[in-house]
Order: sequence, then C-alpha cells, then structure tokens
Amino acid sequence: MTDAVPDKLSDQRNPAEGAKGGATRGPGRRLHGALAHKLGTAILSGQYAPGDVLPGEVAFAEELKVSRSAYREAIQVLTAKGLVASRPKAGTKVLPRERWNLLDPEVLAWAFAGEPDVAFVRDLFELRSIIEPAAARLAALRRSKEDVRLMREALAAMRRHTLTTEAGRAADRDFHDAILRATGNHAMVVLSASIGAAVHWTTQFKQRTRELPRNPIPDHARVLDAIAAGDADAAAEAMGVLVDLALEDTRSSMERGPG
Amino acid sequence: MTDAVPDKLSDQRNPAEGAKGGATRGPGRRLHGALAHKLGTAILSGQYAPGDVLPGEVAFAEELKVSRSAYREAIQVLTAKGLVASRPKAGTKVLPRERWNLLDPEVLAWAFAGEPDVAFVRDLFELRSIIEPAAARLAALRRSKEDVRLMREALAAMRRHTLTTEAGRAADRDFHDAILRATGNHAMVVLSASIGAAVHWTTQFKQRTRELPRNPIPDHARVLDAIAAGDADAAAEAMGVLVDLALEDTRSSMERGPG
DNA sequence: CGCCATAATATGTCGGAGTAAATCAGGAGA
DNA sequence: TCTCCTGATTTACTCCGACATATTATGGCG
Repeated sequence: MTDAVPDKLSDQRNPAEGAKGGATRGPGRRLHGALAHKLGTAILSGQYAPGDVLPGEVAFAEELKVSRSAYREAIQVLTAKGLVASRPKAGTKVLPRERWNLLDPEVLAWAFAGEPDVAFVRDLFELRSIIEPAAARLAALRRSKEDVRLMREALAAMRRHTLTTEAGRAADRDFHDAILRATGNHAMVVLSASIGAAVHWTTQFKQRTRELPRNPIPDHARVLDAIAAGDADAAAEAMGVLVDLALEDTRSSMERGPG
Repeated sequence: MTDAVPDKLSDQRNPAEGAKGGATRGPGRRLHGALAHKLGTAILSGQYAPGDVLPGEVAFAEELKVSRSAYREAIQVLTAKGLVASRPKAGTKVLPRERWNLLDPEVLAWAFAGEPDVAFVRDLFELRSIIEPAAARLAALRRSKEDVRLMREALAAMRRHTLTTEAGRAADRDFHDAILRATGNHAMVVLSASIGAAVHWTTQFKQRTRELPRNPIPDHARVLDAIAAGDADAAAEAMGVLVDLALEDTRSSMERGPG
C-alpha cells in the first residue's frame, strides 16, 4: 500500500491485443476486466496485504483514470472471488487469505502472474497428488470409449510435440483433464483448472532445471492402459508413480531457488 | 426462460435481515448482491439453461425494477463465477456447466438454495471421500497443539449438542474444518467450503431418514486420537470409515427419494 | 462517566448520454 | 449463383453527476 500503485494502463482504453479475432486472449478484454486483473495481481502479489484498506472509490478511480462505474464493477469481481469486501464508510478492505477462492481459475492465474509463491505451488501439488490417483481409479471404473479416445489423442499429441513446446504442455494438460472428465464427477472436473495449473508448473519447473530427466510418455501410457483395461488398482498405482515423480522433480528444482 | 421471472424482491430495498449485527447473514446484503443471488439461483436451478441468452440490459433491469448499474454489477459477479458471459450485440449468455465454479462458496449456496441435485450431492460426497482421508493423514503428520485443541473443542461441542440441532451440525463442520486446517495446506482449506457443504448435507439427509442409526461421536473420536497420536495410517483409516458410513447413509436416503 | 442524538463521510443506487464492437443485411464482383 | 466486402443496426461498455443509505465519529445531555 503506502503511497500509490505504479499506474500502468494509464489511458490505454483497449490494448487491442493483437489484430483481431482475439487470438492471444489477453488478461481482460474489457476495461473493468483489465482493472480486476490489475488489482487482483496486486493483491495476490502482496502489494495490498490482507487487512489493508483501499483508497476511496472516487479518489482511486480517478487515480486509475477510469470512471467510478468501471472501478466498482472491477471491485465486484474481486468481491465475488473473496479477495475484498466493502462496507459503507469503512471502505474496501482486503480479506484474509482463507477467504480467497484460490481455486478460482482467474485467481489462480493472478497468483501465477508474477513470481509464484513456492509454498502455494507445493500445496497445489499436494492436492494434485491426492486427487489424481483417486481420479484415475474412478476413471478406470467408469470410462467410456470416448474418454479413452480423448486420452489416446492427448497422449499421441504428447508424443508428437515434446514437453518443451507449448503444444506439448497443452496435450499434457488435456491428458490429465480427460481423466478427470472420465470420472463422471462434476466436482472433479471443476478442479481441473487447479490441477491443470499444477501440471503446467510441473513442466515449467522441469524446463528450468533443463534436465528432462525422464521420458514422461511411458508413465502416461501405463496410466492410460490401466484405465482402458478397467483395472482400478493399477490405474491408481500408475498415476501415483506419475505424480510422485513430478512432485520430486518440482521439489528439487524449487530448492534450487524460485527465481 | 419463456416469459418472465416471477419477480419477487420488487421494491424491497434492504430486507433488514433481523435487527442489527448481521446475525443471520441473509443471501445478499446489497441490492446487486441480492440480484446476483436471485439470478444465480435461477441459473443453478435450471430456470435459465446453458446456452440461453438473457434479455437485454435495459429491458431486464427495468423488468427487475433495478437500475442498470446494479444489474450490471450483479452480472459481473455471475461472470466472475463463470456462470455467464456477455458480449456486445450477442447479449449475456449462460455458459455450459463445465465453466461454472461449482466450488465457489456462493455458487454452492445457490446450488443448494432450492432442491439440491442428487447427482451433484453424490459428486460432492465422492470428492469428500477422496480428500478427507488424505487430509487426516497429513493432519496426523503436521498437526500443532492448537489444531488438536480446536478438534477437541469441536468434538466436545458435538457431544453437548446432538446432530439434530444446528449448533451440533456447526460443530461437526468445525471438526472437519479443523482437520483440513491442520494439514497446513492452503489449497486444502479452500475446499473446506465444499467439504463443509457435503458434511452439512450428510446430516441433513440423516435427519430425513429419522434414523440416526449410529452414534457419530466414537468414529470422530477415533480420528482425533489417531491425529493427536501422529499415527498417519490410523488417521486415514479412521476417516475412511467415517466417510464411508456417511456415504452409505446418504446413498440410501437419496434412493428413498430426493423430496 | 455513560448514553443517545446529530452530523460527516464513503459506499450504494439511480438515470441518462455517448462510445465501441459484433452481427446481420445488402450490394459489388467473380 | 456464390463469395467477399461494406455499411447499418443492435447491444454491451463506459462515463458522468446526482441522490439515498448506512456506518462511524462527534458532541451534547442525563
């Protein structure tokens, strides 16, 4: 907090984000969306700590060079995600971390916009190591042919591109996503965003170490085979191995330093 | 959709929600909050199905007897939770269920505002049956004295009040919440809202059967003892038993009919 | 010294005006 | 006849200024 936000975005209305078609899909297409992104990342990065109270609407909106309406809509977004709460006369206050919807895809993106908090990444991995083996087990029991087809496709894509490319990483996410969908459990699918982020950062950390110590394809293939065969125990076991390896890689590269 | 929303809330500004102090904590304290609640429950209950497009801003806001500002802020809330998306000329459309942030506490509340979807309750239980044993294991490894104290308190409260009272159910939620917190995993704590809803509906369903077939205290005490003793395997095992029993009770009472 | 009424202040709500963008229709060209 | 481009329309988006409401702070009164 202290004095001021290093105002970027000054008077840029719409960053145009490329040419047209919305290919890159920037942070927020609308003004209030961009504002929410800006304020959200500021909060997630600790610029505004829990308990801090934001400047008054009129003053802050003017400082940010936006109308009060746009500012308020951005605040409503943050409120909806549990980051802040505003009361008349008291102002808008940043809520404690427990209230934040950290599993919200957007909040997750904001958390990873800057330097990600290593402790949070660790937590996310731990969650993943709990969810995914169980998900693989359920998937083995309930998968449809279509589910298996999607997994095969994703695995094939992983083979074609490697994890060093964005396409390869996307295929990796698709593979894990397909498993979660195959559980037929909606609550599980919702977690795919969080799990996906964890998977993404796995490969990201692996990139940093520049090792790629292990070919991920066989491990993934083992999971797929078990699920396709309907062998629940084998699926859970194989996914457990996969997750443990990822956790290990990440831990070691995190110890080496977050930067 | 079809013709109109059965407009309640007409010109009621602030339901006053009791006296003061915000004890009961109604759906939405502000107008746009109440609107978001209204529209959110309408979407979650299926009144507006995925793919449906809402009436235009001006028309709908007028129909709901609110200003466009308030209406827009409500829509921003729904957008933030992944329920709808709006684009110029195209209007505001309800997104497919996969995009909904079903783990968001508010969305969860909206989902349970009317008759809860039995399939969703089942999914939530399944998630709980995966998370909680693992959480109990982690809690056994990492619990602090303060954590154990909180669990003891919650269990004592469960003993005092029974699960037939709201205080007892709150104590039940507190117990499970304390375990999640004891894991030291922030991502886990965030799930407490979802898990809490599952726990709440367990007891709710039990109430319906009017059986209360089993005294829950010993099962909970077994979990607590294992965690306090630092026995990870025993903690996971004991919690597994607890969750399985709850799952069984709920399944049988769900089969008897959701109403 | 403590309680209650009053005033000050910031959020909440309102209504309207103007801008930007996406869709649809129409026309020119192949 | 079909395709592509161009314009017009519709809709959400942004801005502005004002009023209403709720909460806190203040000061007087018992």
